[in-house]
Amino acid sequence: MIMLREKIEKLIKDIVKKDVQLEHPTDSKFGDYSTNVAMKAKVDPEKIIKELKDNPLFEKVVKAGPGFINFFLSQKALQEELLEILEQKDNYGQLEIGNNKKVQVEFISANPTGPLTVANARGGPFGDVLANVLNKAGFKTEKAYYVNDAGMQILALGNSVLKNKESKYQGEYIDQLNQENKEKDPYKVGQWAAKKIIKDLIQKTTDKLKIKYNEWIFESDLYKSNKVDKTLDFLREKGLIFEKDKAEWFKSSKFGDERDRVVIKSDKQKTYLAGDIALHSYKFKDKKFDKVINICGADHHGDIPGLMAGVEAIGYKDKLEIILLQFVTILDKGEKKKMSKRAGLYVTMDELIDKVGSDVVRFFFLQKSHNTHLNFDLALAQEQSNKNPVFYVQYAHARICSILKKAEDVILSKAKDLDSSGFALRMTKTELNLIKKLTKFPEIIEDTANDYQVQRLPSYSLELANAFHKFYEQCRVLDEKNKELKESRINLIQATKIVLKNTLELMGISAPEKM
RNA sequence: GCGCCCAUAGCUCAGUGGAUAGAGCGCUUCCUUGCGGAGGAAGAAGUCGUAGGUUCAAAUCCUACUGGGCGUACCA
Repeated sequence: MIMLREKIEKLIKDIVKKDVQLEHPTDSKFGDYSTNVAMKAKVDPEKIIKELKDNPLFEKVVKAGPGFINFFLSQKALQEELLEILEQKDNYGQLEIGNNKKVQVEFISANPTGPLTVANARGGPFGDVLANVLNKAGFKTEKAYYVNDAGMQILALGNSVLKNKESKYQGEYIDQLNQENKEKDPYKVGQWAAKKIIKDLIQKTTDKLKIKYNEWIFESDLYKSNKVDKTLDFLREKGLIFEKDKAEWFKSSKFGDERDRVVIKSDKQKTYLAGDIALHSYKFKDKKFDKVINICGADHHGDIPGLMAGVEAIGYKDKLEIILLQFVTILDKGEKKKMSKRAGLYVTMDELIDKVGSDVVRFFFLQKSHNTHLNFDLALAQEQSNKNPVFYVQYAHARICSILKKAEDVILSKAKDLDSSGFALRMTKTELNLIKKLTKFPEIIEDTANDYQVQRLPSYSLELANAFHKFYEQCRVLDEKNKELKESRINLIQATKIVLKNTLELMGISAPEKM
């Protein structure tokens, strides 16, 4: 489908012979779309206006301010778009900009050494929704969790479960594992414990968050299948591995890294980076992803140059993108504190979900940009969850369902029998505003697929719900005296329901018919 | 020391080159005899951390500074 914005951009592009970016003016008196392209392309705005002012898409096209052209959409154009929504239903907003390219989004991937906290699970809602949006934009998307069940932290976990001198982690789950454990070798204990933690703690939490991963990739499997050795051999053949101080180094400085990195330590143990390059070889060579997006905590940013160099060395330059999520700080009685498992200062994701529900958690986290340092106050989150904006959005959906239920006796016009004459009535400003919000949906998909600013979705859902609540207040739908008006408005709220539900589904938030 | 991120309303956060800077919560006032009031309308509240610079135009880009977070391993 071609969205409204794209149609207008093309019209202008044909005139100025230059790419055009339309924007929504902050004030509606400046129209529905505006552009400063006339100034940028040094084209007389009058020329553009003259060619477009009679186009049926517009009610008027006017010159304004310092080089702006403002476009006011016609009622007809909006009604045509409304028909599009009613015809396409859940498919509305499905774009093809991804060209079916295979994309993997990897997120959370917290170490299997303990429960997910509100800090390390921050990537859950973010990654899940980003993948959903990319899918809607026409990519073939998969979601993955990489489990680091190899290496030193597994040994530390084993020692913790055994409660020996090398113990590092503690908590009820460690006590529990200690009770169940029968092994003695710390590393084996750690591997066993990691599997248990993934299954009994982490997967339980991601399930509660309604995240469905396509794949859980275990680091230990990369070792078992010799993927790590094969990847290192590949690098060795390319002359990118050298020995120094009894360790083996990857020549990452050749690819823009500030220094080289160890891949095999002097004790012959492989480092995290060795596994990580093998992981990406698996992603690109074996699974043939065209693009991989990793979402990880900001504390990992020091590892990026090494990994990027590795990905380039195995032949997949520029195919990996990394999004860093900034840290979550806990607000405890107004005081900022760093989350710390040792100090017992952390809030588990499970605890939060149990207190406020998955819908609230997802909305709350989605609203924040990935590079915002998030201040989190559990007490406040609980207190405010009853007033959480997510209910405002869900309430709009429930209200529509309620009206539609009451209207069941009305013979609804089938979308396919309609043309825009089905809405030939003169619509009120409130109704037109609602349609304008609806037509913004595909734009949200496109923009978010391009810049990954996922917080656009909750913010859009609020705008849309607000436009509907205003409409509800001012326009009675079930008007018994005016059958045409009633039908027109029923169609309008059906379209609203479609887009609201679509938006909520992308966010992984339920769209209740009753509340 | 060097590198990355951040600083916007009382609080939590959007806005990242355009027109009078927005939302939710909190605060003040009004709207229920009409499809769900978990709603609607109106209002108070901001030197966009500070100082320079670029630009017709800066919260947004550049530089310096201040304050905070993170990183800088043969840990992951």
